[in-house]
Amino acid sequence: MEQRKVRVRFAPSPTGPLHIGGVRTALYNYLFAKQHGGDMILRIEDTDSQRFVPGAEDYIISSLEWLGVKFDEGVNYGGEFGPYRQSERRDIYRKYVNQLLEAGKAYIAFDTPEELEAKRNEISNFQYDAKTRGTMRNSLVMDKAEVEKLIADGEKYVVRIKIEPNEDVVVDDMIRGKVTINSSVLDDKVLYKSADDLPTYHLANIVDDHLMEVTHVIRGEEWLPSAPLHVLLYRAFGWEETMPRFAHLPLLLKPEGNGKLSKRDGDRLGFPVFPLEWKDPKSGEISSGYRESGYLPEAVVNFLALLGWNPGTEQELLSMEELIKLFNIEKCSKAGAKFDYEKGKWFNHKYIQEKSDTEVAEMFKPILSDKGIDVDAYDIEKIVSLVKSRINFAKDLWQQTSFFFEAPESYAEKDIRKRWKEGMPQIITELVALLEGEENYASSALEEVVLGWIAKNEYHLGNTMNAFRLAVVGECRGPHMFDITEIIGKDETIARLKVALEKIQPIA
RNA sequence: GGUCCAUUCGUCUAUCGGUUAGGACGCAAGAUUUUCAUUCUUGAAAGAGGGGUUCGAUUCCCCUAUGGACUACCA
Repeated sequence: MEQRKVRVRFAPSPTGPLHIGGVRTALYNYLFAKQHGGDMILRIEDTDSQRFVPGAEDYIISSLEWLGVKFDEGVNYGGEFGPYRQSERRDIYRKYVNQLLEAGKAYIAFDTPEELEAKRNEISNFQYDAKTRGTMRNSLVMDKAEVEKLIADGEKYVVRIKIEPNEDVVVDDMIRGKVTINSSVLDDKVLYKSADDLPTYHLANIVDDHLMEVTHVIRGEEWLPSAPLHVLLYRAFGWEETMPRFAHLPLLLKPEGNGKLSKRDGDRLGFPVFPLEWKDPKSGEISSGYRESGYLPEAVVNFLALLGWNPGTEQELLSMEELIKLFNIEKCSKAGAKFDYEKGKWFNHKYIQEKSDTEVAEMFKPILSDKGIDVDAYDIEKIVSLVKSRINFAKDLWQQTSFFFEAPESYAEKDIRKRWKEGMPQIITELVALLEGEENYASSALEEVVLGWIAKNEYHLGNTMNAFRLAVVGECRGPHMFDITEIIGKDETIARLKVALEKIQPIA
């Protein structure tokens, strides 16, 4: 068989915001396509008119753009194989449904949902298949005229695939190897429903992948059980020669306990499961997103890429370019991966460190403005540079820097107990006098003066400096003390010391 | 219930029959630091159980257990 150009597709249905597991599927498709110089297609599978959610399609597109997962063609991106929205491909599907019907590979069934439901109640483990279809209302048991009359009368029907029993169907999966399933356990799945003149996922999927010349189907493990049906469908159409290769990805699991990661877990455990914030158009309910929570897209990509795959080396920090180069679909793990949010935070920490002070300052400015702080009155870059190493997210910045902008309102009891002992107010009073006499508040200059004063008087360095810090910051934490005083300046430093002298009562 | 898939430290994982079973997150301790972080060092921490195959199994096979997915006129 000649070597075809690699073409993969990401095919979500617009039934809500894109789940983080879906994001990973899209990412793996992208990595695979790019490393083979192939195309990445966005196809919208909106064959379920009942579950369509307005805005979901745009959400999916913006999410993946934010993350840097790029499409070469598809909805919103153009291309030669459109339309890329399945609801716009009705004519195409009808044609192929008829082809199957004419070839005797499928049949028409009139059973109503109620009749089916009754059958399921009556017979445990009821399955619509070779054994039972003779007892149902379909074109296999009715004569042609009757079928035609019912259709002409507008009776709703579906088209089902006619699965031949007792045949071992083999799916050759790139991750799992050969998976064999006997066709007898498969049921005659509905391929098309006349009620909305739309195919179901199975039919649309195969027709589109074939027509769009998709070479590799990379999707979640939840599709593995229906993969044999898909193989059978390729055969029924006579397309087996160009059937895509399959790869079923392990699922993303709940961080604690068991089961598939769901929207609820995010709410419950306090982390996002969606890339972007999402507001449900019906309920108005808001679900948090990685972007709004302060994640950098490259951190999310890196984190997700390593959930179910790794390069086999000890390198964990990988750019998109490196991922494209190193990714190997056959080395994906087979078992589901529990979602470790803590490690996600660490990735973000790492990527924040790689950002320049200017970039981090830009992330911080809106937060400061929201608090009514005039960002132009401060050297935000300088402040950011002092605390960058201790944050995971831009939003942590305020907690780390508030004392640059506002005097402390209270003092940490633990630090008072440890550092504001008897005699300390007297020393701080002397410090105030010393500082009032100084004009040069440049960090190293003032440091020399104060340290010299401490040495000369033989004061305890740690205790004195920490009392100083307690008075200025409100607790014993933060960057280099004299970097702080340089930024807040002489007047503010002295004012804070005086307030502290009044307010702090030594704890016995 | 049925079918399929899976199972290495708490978590993500490396190992393609022979290793002191490696790394990372998290955790703990220590060093550095005037504080908090960062950084560095160290430590605790794993092959689900049982049978085989083999000179030798985490690795191959079988059984059991456990977990997961699927079982719609949803994707």
